[in-house]
Amino acid sequence: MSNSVSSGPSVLDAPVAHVDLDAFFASVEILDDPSLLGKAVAVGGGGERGVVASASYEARRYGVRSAMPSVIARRLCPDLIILPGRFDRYEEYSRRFHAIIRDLTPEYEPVGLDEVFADLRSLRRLQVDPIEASRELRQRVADELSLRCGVGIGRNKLFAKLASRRAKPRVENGQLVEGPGVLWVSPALEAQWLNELEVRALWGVGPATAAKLDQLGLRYVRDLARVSEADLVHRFGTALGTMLAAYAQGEDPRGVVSDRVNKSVGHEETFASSLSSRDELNAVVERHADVVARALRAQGLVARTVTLIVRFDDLTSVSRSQTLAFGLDDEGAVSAVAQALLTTVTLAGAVRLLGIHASSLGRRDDNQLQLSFGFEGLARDPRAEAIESSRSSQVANEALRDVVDEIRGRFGRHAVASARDLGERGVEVETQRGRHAFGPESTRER
DNA sequence: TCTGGGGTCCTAGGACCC
DNA sequence: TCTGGGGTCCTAGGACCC
Repeated sequence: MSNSVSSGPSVLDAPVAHVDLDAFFASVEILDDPSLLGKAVAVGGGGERGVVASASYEARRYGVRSAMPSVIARRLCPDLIILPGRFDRYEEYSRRFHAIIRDLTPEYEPVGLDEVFADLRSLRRLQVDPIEASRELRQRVADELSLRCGVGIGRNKLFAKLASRRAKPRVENGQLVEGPGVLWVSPALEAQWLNELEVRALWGVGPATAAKLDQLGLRYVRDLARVSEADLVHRFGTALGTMLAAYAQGEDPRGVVSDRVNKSVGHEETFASSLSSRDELNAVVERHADVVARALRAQGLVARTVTLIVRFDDLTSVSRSQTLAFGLDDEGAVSAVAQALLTTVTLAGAVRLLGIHASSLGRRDDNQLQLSFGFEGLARDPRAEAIESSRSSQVANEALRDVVDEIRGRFGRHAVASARDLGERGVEVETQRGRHAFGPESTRER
């Protein structure tokens, strides 16, 4: 270990921190309902096909883990309380968490709702000790959110992430063991971890890649170091191969990216019991299109690509997608495209999941709803018809949707049952976008 | 033990343009 | 007549993250 300020790496030079909230969803539920305190609590799907998204430490003592099927979790812990999850609430906590991080540095990258990578280089310029700053951060999270978190500090994302995991409490022989809370990966620790770690611990190595590596006799990170980068690239492709080669040397070229923007919006549902009829599936498409379109509008976005995902009982999935020349944020438009895509899927078996995703996102203000031409020759093609149908729906409903969204935003989602109902008597509403009158004969007047 | 729902990124092939 | 190579976009599928 270095004992001179100038002679070696010190925590003052560590450029990356990873901050990870403990048992986030479950902790929020316990905060909102103190009667749950000290009990085995999980958030996730409670049904036959549900999985655990988050588990309290009390539940973890029984072996309950994230991503575990709820059926198994209940078997391990019969008293387990499984809650469905309130994501609006978690997002609220997440925003407050991010606000605290922002006081440390504006250069941070969220990973899901409960984790961030933070770029610490601005601290170095201010001669702030990252360990001290991290302790203060944990204190603020505890004081202001009543939540706990672990902080890992390292030379790059790889080590920062590995360290935050070890900074947190863990279950050992059914007992909860406290972690240090903040952990810096010194050069000595780096060397030790690279020697001891299994490849499965690396970011980007999941079950499939781990199994493939295992077949090659590569179970530990130190084994990877014996293989050439060219060999890894040949076997795992350019992206993964070069990453694995870098990780084996303790290198991680990924930087902290603080300005990520959403690239897709989607909604999917696994059914309690699988569906077989196209009518039922079309009804689900309409419901999902509603959710996706509303999410797009809430963010002021339109999507040029609509993707339909169908998963069958044997867990095989197929997807169909369609990219349009113009963007959509109308439920009727999204639904028309998705239903046309569904007609191209052969229903070989019962369907356990149906999803709709919207991508190729752009700002709504930039959307060009071009005039329709050139599709006449394809009029018998259901997908071409759907494009036309979605375009008219998009155009016709633009103003109407604004009104419905505004009413729902003000008075709740159930204030308006359906956009169609508005047309029966006729209404006139003042919105931020101007005054709109809707009569029984027209869908849009200005 | 049998696998959710929100996402991101990668790969490979084909179409199309220059 | 048979043929290039690079770039971009789209589609389908898969792996991975929390």
